[in-house]
Amino acid sequence: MHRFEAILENIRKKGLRDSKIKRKVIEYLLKANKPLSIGEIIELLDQEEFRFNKTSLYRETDKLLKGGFITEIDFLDGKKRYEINTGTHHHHAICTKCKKIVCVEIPNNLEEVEKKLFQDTQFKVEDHVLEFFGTCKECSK
Amino acid sequence: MHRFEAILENIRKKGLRDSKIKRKVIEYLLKANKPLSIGEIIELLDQEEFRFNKTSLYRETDKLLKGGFITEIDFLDGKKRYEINTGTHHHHAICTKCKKIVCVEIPNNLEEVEKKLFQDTQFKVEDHVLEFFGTCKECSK
DNA sequence: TTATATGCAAAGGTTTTGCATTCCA
DNA sequence: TGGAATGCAAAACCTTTGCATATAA
Repeated sequence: MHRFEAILENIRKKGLRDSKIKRKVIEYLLKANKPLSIGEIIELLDQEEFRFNKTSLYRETDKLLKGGFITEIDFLDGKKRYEINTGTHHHHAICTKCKKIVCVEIPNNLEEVEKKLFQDTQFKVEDHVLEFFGTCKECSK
Repeated sequence: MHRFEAILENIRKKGLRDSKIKRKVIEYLLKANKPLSIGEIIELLDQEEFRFNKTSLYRETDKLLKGGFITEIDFLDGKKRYEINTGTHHHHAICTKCKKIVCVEIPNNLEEVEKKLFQDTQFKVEDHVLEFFGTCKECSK
């Protein structure tokens, strides 16, 4: 699993300490392959009888976020979710029935809209959030 | 102010009761012309010495939402915001410095992306969230 | 007079803060 | 040794639930 090792190395390179919690968070996010909330990470830790304090988890996760190793996503349900920062900007389709998450790559990445917005209002877009909600194949039946 | 009256009439027509809280929420949202959170509405009520219970406010606002009179927006800061449902689908540009909000109309409304998503994965999009974050004209200086 | 609106108290859920302790570089 | 990691308790914050009372249609 060299992807894991590569991330750890980058964490060290960036001057962050390589801690147990950081390792676990990275491990779970890599394995899950979908955004996880802190609550979900705690459940996974529980299953392994790996009990960490919630506070520490929040803090270490925040360091990973600030360091750019993970990204934060909001699916409008009051929880923040995190995923490995792959560098590729992408979006998600969330099934409102089974909560399954599909990654969506968008070829036309709203550049035109953002350019027009700047021309009209001088608003300089630095980031955007785009998530789709609907029904997945299985739940449509 | 016939826009206010028109909404009230629709509320009654739809079988919802015309309550004090509903009136205030509608009034504030019309006046603010930007999405307001429950907390912000409470502040406005306070300024008028118009003290309502938080719970009632949440409940009445929810009825307005379910009835389609207002819409809910999430700016990823842990609070839900509401605005009058104009029927026109639009998005927002939020200045991360001064928190000002600009409405953004998007001509190409992602139909192509959603169609492709359905072709690829059979995921049927029912709704999407698209918000822009960045720096407004004034804060760019 | 019946359903709805409103109030009050309490709790739920996620996240944050402060302080003490442990551990690693 | 010093700064970071971790734990614990508590609080902050937004939101919801349950039950009682008042009010409007």
